[in-house]
Amino acid sequence: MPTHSTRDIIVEKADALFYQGGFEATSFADIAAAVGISRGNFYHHFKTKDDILDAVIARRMERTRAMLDAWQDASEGPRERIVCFIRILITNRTSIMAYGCPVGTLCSELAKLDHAAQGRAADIFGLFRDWLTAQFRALGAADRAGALALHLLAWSQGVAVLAAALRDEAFIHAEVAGIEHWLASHPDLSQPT
Amino acid sequence: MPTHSTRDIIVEKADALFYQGGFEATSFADIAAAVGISRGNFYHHFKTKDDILDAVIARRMERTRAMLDAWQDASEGPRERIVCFIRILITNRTSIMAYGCPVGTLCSELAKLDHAAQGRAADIFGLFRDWLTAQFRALGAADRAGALALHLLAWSQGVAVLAAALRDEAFIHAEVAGIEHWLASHPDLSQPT
DNA sequence: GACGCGATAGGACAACTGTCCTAATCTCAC
DNA sequence: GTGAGATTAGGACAGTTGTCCTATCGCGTC
Repeated sequence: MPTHSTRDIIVEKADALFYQGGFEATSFADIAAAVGISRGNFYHHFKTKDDILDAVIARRMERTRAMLDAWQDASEGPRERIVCFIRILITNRTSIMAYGCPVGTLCSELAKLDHAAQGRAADIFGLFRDWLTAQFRALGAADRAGALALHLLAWSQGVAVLAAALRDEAFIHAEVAGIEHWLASHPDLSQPT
Repeated sequence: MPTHSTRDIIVEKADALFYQGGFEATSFADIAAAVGISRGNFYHHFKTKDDILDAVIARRMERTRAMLDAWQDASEGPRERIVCFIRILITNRTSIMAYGCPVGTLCSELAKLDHAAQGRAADIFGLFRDWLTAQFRALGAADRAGALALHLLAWSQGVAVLAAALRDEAFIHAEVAGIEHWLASHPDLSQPT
């Protein structure tokens, strides 16, 4: 029972390198060095670099789904669940200040490259949007739930972009406090049951 | 009296290509083809690719400053000036949906490349932040002006990231309406003089 | 022990990268 | 018209890229 196959390790390392260095700037050689295998050996696991990207996106999809499911089970109410989402800005603040949001920066890069996988990358945003929409709906937002979900998603993305550009940790904390205040005092939302 | 020197044209074309395709993915050959000069001729105008990037950032700085000055002169009050800033999301919505925000995406890419120019790129955000801070201070925000400026900047960045990822024009219009409503009804701000 | 097959290493390959050199051309003052 | 200096084209250069081939290795099955 292997804990991790070579293929899994490649995807794991590629995921981190794509995040920290970007997809285009990360070469086969970089990934091979990180995994500890020879460059030519890649062809046995992935035919093209785009195949690795697809696997990385699929991995991120899975992990995002798992994270959302965990929040769904661990928190009592929708408001607490949304706070879980907001708090990833705090939890991951160090890497966010260094590399931005993994989803947002990947989508931005793939858009510029006009890459075929940009739709699949954007689907990760779709997971968050749908999950947040369900939470806002549970809070009584009704037909405004989708717009509120997108708004919160955009807010967190903006915080990530600016925190990375300005390397400002205090700004992250201030904005997270602002988001939580907005969530607690939003007039459109009834109190949780 | 040459309207544009060859150097200026290089910087202008490089600016557009860096925006649309990213800095790393844009090669000397791409810029040369866009300008219509030979590849080897670059060395006479710019010693390295980083020099072109520096010139592009300087150009964006200049143009940003000029844009902010124009808003400063054209609008009567600080509230109207802030609306000018918000409206660039509408004006540039087509390119934003295709390539994101020029400043945000460049900063994100340079951060991943660990590029020496990332601080200079972030200084463009500094121009917006300082200008917006002055406007909020004129609105009576006092010591909260800086935080409000950063918040508005982050908000617009988030809208740009998500609009590009989801290719959603209606989302841009909805969020811009939300920003304008926030600006008009923010409790911390007194009415304009 | 012999076989088969997946996994691996090493390298070939053309294309492209940023950089740099050199020779030719252009422009304009004298 | 001549010479000087700026501008240009073309290509050399070593290094890297993604891709692909082939020979070898490791290991479980007969």
